[in-house]
Amino acid sequence: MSRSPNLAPDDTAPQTVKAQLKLRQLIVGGKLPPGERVPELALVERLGVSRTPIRAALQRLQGEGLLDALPGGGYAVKAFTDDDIHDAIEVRGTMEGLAARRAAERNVEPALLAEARRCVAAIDALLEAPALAEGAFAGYVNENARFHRLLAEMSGSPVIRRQAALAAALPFASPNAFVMERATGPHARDVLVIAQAQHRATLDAIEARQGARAENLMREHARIAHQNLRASR
Amino acid sequence: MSRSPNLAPDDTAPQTVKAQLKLRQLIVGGKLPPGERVPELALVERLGVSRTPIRAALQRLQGEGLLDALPGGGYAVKAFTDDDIHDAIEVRGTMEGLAARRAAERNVEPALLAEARRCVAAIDALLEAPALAEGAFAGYVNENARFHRLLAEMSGSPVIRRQAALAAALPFASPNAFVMERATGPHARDVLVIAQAQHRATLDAIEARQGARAENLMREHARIAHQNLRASR
DNA sequence: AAACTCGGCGTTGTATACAACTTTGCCGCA
DNA sequence: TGCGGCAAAGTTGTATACAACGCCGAGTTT
Repeated sequence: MSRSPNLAPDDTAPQTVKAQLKLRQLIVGGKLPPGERVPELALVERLGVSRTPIRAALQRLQGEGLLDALPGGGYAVKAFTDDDIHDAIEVRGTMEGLAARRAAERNVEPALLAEARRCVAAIDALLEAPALAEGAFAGYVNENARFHRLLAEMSGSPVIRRQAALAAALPFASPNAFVMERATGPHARDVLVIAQAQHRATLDAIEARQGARAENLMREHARIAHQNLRASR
Repeated sequence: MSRSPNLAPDDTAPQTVKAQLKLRQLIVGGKLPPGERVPELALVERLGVSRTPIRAALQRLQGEGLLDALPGGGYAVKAFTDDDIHDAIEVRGTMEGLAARRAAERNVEPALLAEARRCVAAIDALLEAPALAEGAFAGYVNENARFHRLLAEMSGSPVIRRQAALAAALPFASPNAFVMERATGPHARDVLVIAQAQHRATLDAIEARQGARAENLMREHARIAHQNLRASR
């Protein structure tokens, strides 16, 4: 990880990318009140780029589901209820379940499977200590993201991969949603232990060609985020 | 149906909408060879609008999955294999299955359920004759689209509705994909009879709060499109 | 007082000029 | 002959000017 594209937009990056990243930060950071219209000119001031890349960013973020198109033109920040967040997590679990089933039903490239095993082993190492070491959560977040990426890859289908990525695009629906909120607390490690058990079981199911089992495991795996959501409210 | 937005772009419609509709027609009509780059200037000539609305249309169609973003900028027409089409149908079935399950697990508004029943009754009427009347297929396509729209509505979740719409955006993954191709032939009516049985059974399952049954029915229902795909190749 | 009209303002839609980048093909050189 | 680099063409990225649309309020009329 040489740089963190989500937090520090590269100065040499195209304006449209900078605008998209900064605008997304404004939205998820709660700077722009949900439900409210976002005038392009206001963003010209705040983001320091012209309207053209801003319009592109607005359109892309609508595609991600963070903005609603208004009837008379323009966009508004989408307002999400807890039910919406719950459903978005369910949708992601459903898509990842499909990916897992398809992986189980086909011949996954041994190299891919091996990399997933290494990913799981890396998480094992992080969870070795009874009390989590400094930065262990950050490490988990990285490896967890890698696992979910590899799973989509193992489905062998670009179409499924794309749809799964779409379902995980909403920040609070992503595999790492609410993980950091639970970094502290007495049962912080236990949650990760449970998730890791599901990771391993899913790989086992895929290797054993147990499609339904792999699917249901990933569906249930996503529901950990439901618990984290409840715990964080 | 006062007008048909897909075929005849309204002259008063904004340029960006016209561009989007015409460009989509060019792509699905096979005018633009798959895999090939689509230069904006070429579209300025063919569509008669300036680059700005064309860029908006390109971006939207990428969001629909019809275009791929090229590394150096610009877009290329996406090339779909038969496997891709198969998977896109599977993805739609999965999302509609989720919608059906959620509908079964909640209290669907009686008015919605009644409308769905009327929709099924309308299809019954169309299938009454042993040999399909003129335009019966067109009628089926309309009512079928309505049924699937109502199902997404019955899920009660805007998030699920949106994701289901996304999954059905690809023309060959839509609920009506390949239906028209099978309008003729000896077993044309039988296919619709089978689909209609699944429509009815799904509503039964939703009313009886049988979530898993409703889910599996809609998954299987989508797979009719697999058969139609095979039959049309 | 209610309703209607019209003007002004804020906002988005569209076109276009210019800048930056990417690719390509050619030429010179080792 | 092969390779490196440079120039030029083609393409997209960006900014901005102008047009069109919609909304809201002031003023007028009935």
